[in-house]
Amino acid sequence: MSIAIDVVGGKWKMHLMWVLAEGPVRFGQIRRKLDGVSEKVLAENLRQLEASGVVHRELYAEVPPRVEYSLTPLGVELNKALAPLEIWGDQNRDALASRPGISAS
Amino acid sequence: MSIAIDVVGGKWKMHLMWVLAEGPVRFGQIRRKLDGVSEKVLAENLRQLEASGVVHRELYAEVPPRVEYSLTPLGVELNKALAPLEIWGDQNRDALASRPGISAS
DNA sequence: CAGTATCCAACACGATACTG
DNA sequence: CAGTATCGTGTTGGATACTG
Repeated sequence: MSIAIDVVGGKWKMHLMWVLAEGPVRFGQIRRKLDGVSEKVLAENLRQLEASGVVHRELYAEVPPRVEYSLTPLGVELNKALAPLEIWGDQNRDALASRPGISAS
Repeated sequence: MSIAIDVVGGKWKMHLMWVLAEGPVRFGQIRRKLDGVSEKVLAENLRQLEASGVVHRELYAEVPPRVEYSLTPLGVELNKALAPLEIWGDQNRDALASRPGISAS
């Protein structure tokens, strides 16, 4: 049943889904939005989301190279399903932030 | 924003939330419902959910010892927020199961 | 029954350097 | 710009044995 956790599990993928929800984004833009993520980890996570079918990667054969990431229709649906979780977290931010292992970022 | 992932992240916690949703459950019952989980990992995950305030642990001072786990009000709310994710996973089970790193269990 | 204790393997993450 | 390669580390999860 927790297929969704396989897709958006880990430290960054859920963040990533929200960044991508705003429209096509370039690699560098994502890096700047997700403060603290390394290039390696970002690339890995994007590849996994792509492999799961929720993210689309569009490569433009230009110089300098440009790559744009966006949500697939499946990704858009996933995002809608993620919204209540986001709201729950926000509403209980204060209660949760004091708990061990939870970062209020 | 992804506070919720801190709470239900990992391989088992989301499964656990669904098992607990059905009412008070004993440790052994949970083990049998979650096929393949070790005692150590189950205990760890339950402790973490308890520390996050979504699970309540009730110890009955009997012989043999009995412990019942249930959802707190916060846990019930979390479960509601989890439902759309569950539905999304079910609806796309077939498409996702063929993807690398996703188990269709 | 409901856990702990111990040990180990796999993986995710992070830092840095390098490349088409 | 958008990555890959390499290395090192910490955390998670799994197997097994033992305890109040």
